[in-house]
Amino acid sequence: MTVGTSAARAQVRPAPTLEEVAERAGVSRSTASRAINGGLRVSPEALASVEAAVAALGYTPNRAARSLVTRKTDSIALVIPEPDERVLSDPFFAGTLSGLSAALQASDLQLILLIARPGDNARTLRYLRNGHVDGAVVVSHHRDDSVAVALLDAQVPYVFIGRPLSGDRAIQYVDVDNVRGARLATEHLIARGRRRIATIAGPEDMAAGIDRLEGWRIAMGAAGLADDAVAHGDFTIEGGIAAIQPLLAAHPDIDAIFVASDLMAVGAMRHLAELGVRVPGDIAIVGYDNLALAATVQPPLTTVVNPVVAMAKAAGTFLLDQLSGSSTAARTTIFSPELIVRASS
Amino acid sequence: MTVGTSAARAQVRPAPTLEEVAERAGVSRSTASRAINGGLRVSPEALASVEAAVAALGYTPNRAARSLVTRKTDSIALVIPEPDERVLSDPFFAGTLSGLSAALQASDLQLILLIARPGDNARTLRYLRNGHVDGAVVVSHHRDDSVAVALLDAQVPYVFIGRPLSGDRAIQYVDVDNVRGARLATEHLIARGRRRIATIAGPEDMAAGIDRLEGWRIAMGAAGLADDAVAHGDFTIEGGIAAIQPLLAAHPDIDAIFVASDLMAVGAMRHLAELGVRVPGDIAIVGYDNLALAATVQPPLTTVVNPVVAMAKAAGTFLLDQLSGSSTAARTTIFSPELIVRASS
DNA sequence: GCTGAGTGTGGGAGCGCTCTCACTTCGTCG
DNA sequence: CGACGAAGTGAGAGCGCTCCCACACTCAGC
Repeated sequence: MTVGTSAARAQVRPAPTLEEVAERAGVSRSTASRAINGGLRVSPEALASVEAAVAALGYTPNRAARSLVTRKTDSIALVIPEPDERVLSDPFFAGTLSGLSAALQASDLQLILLIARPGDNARTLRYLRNGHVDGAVVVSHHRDDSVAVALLDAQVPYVFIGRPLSGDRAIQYVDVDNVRGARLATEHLIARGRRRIATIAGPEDMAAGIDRLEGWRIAMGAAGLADDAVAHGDFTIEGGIAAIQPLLAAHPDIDAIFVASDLMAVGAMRHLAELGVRVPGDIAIVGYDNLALAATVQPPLTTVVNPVVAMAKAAGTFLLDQLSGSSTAARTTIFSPELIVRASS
Repeated sequence: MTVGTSAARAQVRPAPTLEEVAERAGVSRSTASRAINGGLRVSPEALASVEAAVAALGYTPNRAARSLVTRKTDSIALVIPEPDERVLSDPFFAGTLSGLSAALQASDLQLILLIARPGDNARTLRYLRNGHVDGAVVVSHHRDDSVAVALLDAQVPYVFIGRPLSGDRAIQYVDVDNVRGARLATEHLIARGRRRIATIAGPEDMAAGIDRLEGWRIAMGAAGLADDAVAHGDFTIEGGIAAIQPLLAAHPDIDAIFVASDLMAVGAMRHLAELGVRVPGDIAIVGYDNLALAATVQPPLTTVVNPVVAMAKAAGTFLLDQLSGSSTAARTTIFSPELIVRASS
């Protein structure tokens, strides 16, 4: 079966140009351009006839030509630190995409997915700094802040989602108060009468990991409780399963665990179920993130809301503000966490 | 040297242009251009000096200018039918992104995320057909094939991931043989001695939903078993919970269920666990997709591999072939499903 | 010697758009 | 009633790049 891919590319009818629109509307290219870009200083009649011509021809401005002169690309990058499927399948990432897309909805900006390649950071940086995008949203993950520095140097508007772990530089970001969220969770366990509260913390090279651990420490310290029962996981179900075992072995007396992510909490609960340990009877569990999963596991998981979608939306809005020039001041938005109490605690 | 890096201008130093590279290399703009684009018909000396100049200046070609003349954008769109967070958080989508990004790794193509807005299909179509992208990968979901038609009309190379439900048009796609996968799963249950096998099928307006149901029907028919125990779900955990209840009510004698997605299977198993029904003792369960989840639930879920990443990678590779002109023939790739037997059956 | 093809090179046109600027035509002052 | 700003318009100059073409050259063949 042969495909009738007609002879050559000559067959492709070229997209209409502004010139054609202008001619059809009976105005000059300049007037047509003005009519299309906001219609300022254009008579109502001219505007109408240009609009009619645009509709009739199905005209869309050629982005390349426009970019060439305006030096804007009408696109922003979402920079992802690694092409790992684990990152991409993270509900966190999905929420980011969703929120960002919502924020960009009204604007005409395109979202370019810039997935950094393992060894090739330079390529990503060069892409960002050479004017290919008008702005960038960076999903902060690990310790490396070279992206931020490059963005600053290149004077490309950007926002990080999640506090970056740099140090000295003033980096603009949107985040949730993870310290406070962890405190809320831990204080809740204390209020429930638990005294021997362990934590399964996140990776030590991620801000969320560090902050949630600190929040737990603060709450434990404030209540005069020991903060020695700590294990680390990688925020996944498997990580939770792996982390809880040494924790139980070293501290057989624990009566509650604050787990720094819902996925790890699910893993931990699964392991406890296998051991016949009752939740919350023997050990109460509080998770973090409030994934859809948290509401459906047995028992339903008490957790802290991580407003990912709202954060991404805020990041997008903030970026939009920067691009339109209405806000150039560095701004950092910190969302408030919220505890959702369910049956696991 | 007349490189006017005057600090008088705004602090933003403009990106170097080809002209500057040429000047520094001591050649003409034409030669510099040739040297950068493959180096054909360029003397080794000229090539070397241009490369040195590029490195020294940190030059990257201006994409807009290049696009304007070549009429290529060096970017492809990943078209997502809906901005729904449910779609984005689907592991299926994450795998798609992952595979696509892997396929595009070597090329210089950018991935543009085109998330269709609920009511605004026209906008998406217009974007696709007006030369903003060189090609498109479309995640097929629902009944609407207007995207495909638009792509065909606009002569934009494209590939669908997942068989589109159009009909007459010859649409190029990559998919897995869902009918066969469902047959494998069902035949496995039959081979295990089950006779009263129900199915929780997917949505009736999605190819995967339809095909997996058909595969179950074929296997049941071939074994002379009744194919009347059917419920539909939306491929989510909640959907599974909702679907299994009427199924159990209407067919209390069922001894196995082929569930058309792992998430629904997990939901169903959760409900069964609450009822005290043993899996696989009382009812055997087979899922579909082989998500990471499937291996970690209790009991581990027998399921059918849905090679999402490989499919997306194939789609990307296919698109790349089309773009490079090395393959213009319509091609459809169907992957083979594979049954993974675990403890749930 | 003169042709011819083959190779490297630079000049110049022009892709489709925006933006500046000069121009006309008003309405509205002094 | 002339002056003058404001509003609407069009001509033209590029943005940075690729590609076509003309122009050296070189080196074969006759």
